[in-house]
Amino acid sequence: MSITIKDVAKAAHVSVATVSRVLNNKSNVSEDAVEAVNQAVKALGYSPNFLGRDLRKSETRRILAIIASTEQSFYSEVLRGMEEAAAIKGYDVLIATTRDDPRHEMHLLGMLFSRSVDGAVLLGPKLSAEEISGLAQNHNIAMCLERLENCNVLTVTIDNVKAGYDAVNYLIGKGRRRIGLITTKQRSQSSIDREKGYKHALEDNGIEYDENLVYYGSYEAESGTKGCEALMKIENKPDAIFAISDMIAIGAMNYALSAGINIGKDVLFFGFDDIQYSHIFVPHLSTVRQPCFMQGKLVVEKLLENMKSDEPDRSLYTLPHSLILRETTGD
Amino acid sequence: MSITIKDVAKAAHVSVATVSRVLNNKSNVSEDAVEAVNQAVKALGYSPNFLGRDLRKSETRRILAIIASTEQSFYSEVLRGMEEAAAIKGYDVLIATTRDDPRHEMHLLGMLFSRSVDGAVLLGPKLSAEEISGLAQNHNIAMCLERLENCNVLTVTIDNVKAGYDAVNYLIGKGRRRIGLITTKQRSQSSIDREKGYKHALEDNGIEYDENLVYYGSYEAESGTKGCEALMKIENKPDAIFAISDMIAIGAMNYALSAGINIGKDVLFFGFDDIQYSHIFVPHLSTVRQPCFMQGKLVVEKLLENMKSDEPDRSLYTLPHSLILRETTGD
DNA sequence: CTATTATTTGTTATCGTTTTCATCAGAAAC
DNA sequence: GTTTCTGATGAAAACGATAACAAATAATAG
Repeated sequence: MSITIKDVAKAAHVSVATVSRVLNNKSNVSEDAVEAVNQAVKALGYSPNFLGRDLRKSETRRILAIIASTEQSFYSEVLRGMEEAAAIKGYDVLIATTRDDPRHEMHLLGMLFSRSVDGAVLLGPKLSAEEISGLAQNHNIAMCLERLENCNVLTVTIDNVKAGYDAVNYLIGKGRRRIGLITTKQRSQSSIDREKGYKHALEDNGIEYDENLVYYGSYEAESGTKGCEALMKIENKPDAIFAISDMIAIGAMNYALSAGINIGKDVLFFGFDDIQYSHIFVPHLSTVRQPCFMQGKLVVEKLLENMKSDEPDRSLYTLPHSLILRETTGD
Repeated sequence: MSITIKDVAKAAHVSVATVSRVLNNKSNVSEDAVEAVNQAVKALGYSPNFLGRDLRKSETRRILAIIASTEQSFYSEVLRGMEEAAAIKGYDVLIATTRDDPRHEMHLLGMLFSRSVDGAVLLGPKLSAEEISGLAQNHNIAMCLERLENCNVLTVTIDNVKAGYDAVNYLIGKGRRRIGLITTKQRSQSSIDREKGYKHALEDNGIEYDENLVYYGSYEAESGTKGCEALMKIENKPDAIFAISDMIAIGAMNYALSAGINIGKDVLFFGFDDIQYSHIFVPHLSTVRQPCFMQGKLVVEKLLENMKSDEPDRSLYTLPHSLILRETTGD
């Protein structure tokens, strides 16, 4: 049916071994043979069947990035970092989406178990810490952007507690005492950590925690809008709002704008992620930026190292974040 | 090293053939055997090596979606459609990014040539029509969202000429005669087609085309801002602006807002794509919505059909778009 | 009770590569 | 002129699964 290495061998009047050698540019092969094989390859339009190759070598030089969906444009930079690190070592990065379904996430990990890829990076996993811990014992798995409590897996992320702390602390430094928090009901570790940072910052500044100032919604912008409305209708209104994502913050600001609130003066806003829109949307949003590219790059570097080693590194790497100050904090 | 079907066979006291049969739940196998094999599989933690299986079956049941980058959140729905259609037939969808580099796009297509995937869908290819046409002769390739002139490939897209026409025609229906166009220097077929629609609409309504009303920029929002500024500074200002993407439109509106222009009254705005932000950003943007999910679904359905058939369908399928009317056109 | 069919099994070839090993020619060494 | 080394080659054995075929057993028919 389709052209195989045998056909090339026949056409070039050499053995399949020689063809293989030429294709993998090994040293021990004569000029003539190289010439003949290359000619035959071109003439026949041959391209090697990687299933055969990969089976024999038992490696695919591919790694799989598992994400919830491509919707969060925010993953884009992380993936670029992953691709860069991979390319340097001659690996490709494939992406697959879980659609927020842990069973489908497991199905995708099947590509790893069945050796269709050499390693996998989970960006915001839906599986439990136990499950992932277990799987990571025997397979090349890493996590990025999200850490999981009690999960013995190579992880690259930022310190979300500190990031939340820094953002809220900055608002306090601006003289604010009534700081609202808009977060999500669905608990990812990062949202938990950011909330923790929020509380610590209040504590360290002698501000009492007020549960009325916390709104639990979803990741949608609309949820931010609702959250802001709710917070603005309580007795002792907030004078600043920290949202655990830019999307939520932008939604929140939409309410504020429609309610005639002077953003950056009456109420300060702080977001998280520094998505593209956060510097397009007016007023420009102050936010926490995480080193997306670097996280992606590092996690793949470490993962590839692990694949060579028989003493896999299961550490947690924490990269530094930074505060981006714009109009919504009056900067 | 790792556990193979032989180990399972030994543990279950059956032959490898029986194990294979159980794994693929074939009919001709006894209860006892099924039981024994399943037990052995669980006990050993076996998972089959798909490289072996795929090699033998010469199919992977995977298709590759090749996109420029995951940045355009806009692809997300298309991919969901692709995944749905694929899942129905027992296929997985993998995603890979070209980083706008035609050579890398070719490298990724290598996964198809080397039989690591069974088919590929190009979403906004960087390769030329000739190249793709050639490759599509011998391989399962399809295109989605973008068509290519003189390209003999299965394609699913919308009628971008008509879409541009409809948008501009709507603006004209609102009494506008000076309609600006903000498009891109880098010519994708869709942008060419949308511009063509713009011109046809003017023509059909007896409005003379004025090249001063057309701004050529990039896909960035900032480019829209610049474009709007430029258009607003010409002698005979536009009373409406059609941008070939929502991102550009939002950028353009940013200028209009800062210049104190009354959007939806002084100047109408029309975008394209209906990205998530277009109904978050205030004022809400009127835009052209394309059936992303359906396009993704259809292209995979047709591609999978082609894979079975030896008379591949290389048609161009055009799905209907719709106008979403919001505040920026005074609706 | 034998003949026939149906069901369940195992043996073995096969998918397309890479790689080990043996061979063989030619060059270098003595 | 024999021996030793080198470099280039091919034959054949992997890699881990499936499938074609054959064989064995169980079930049914006569």
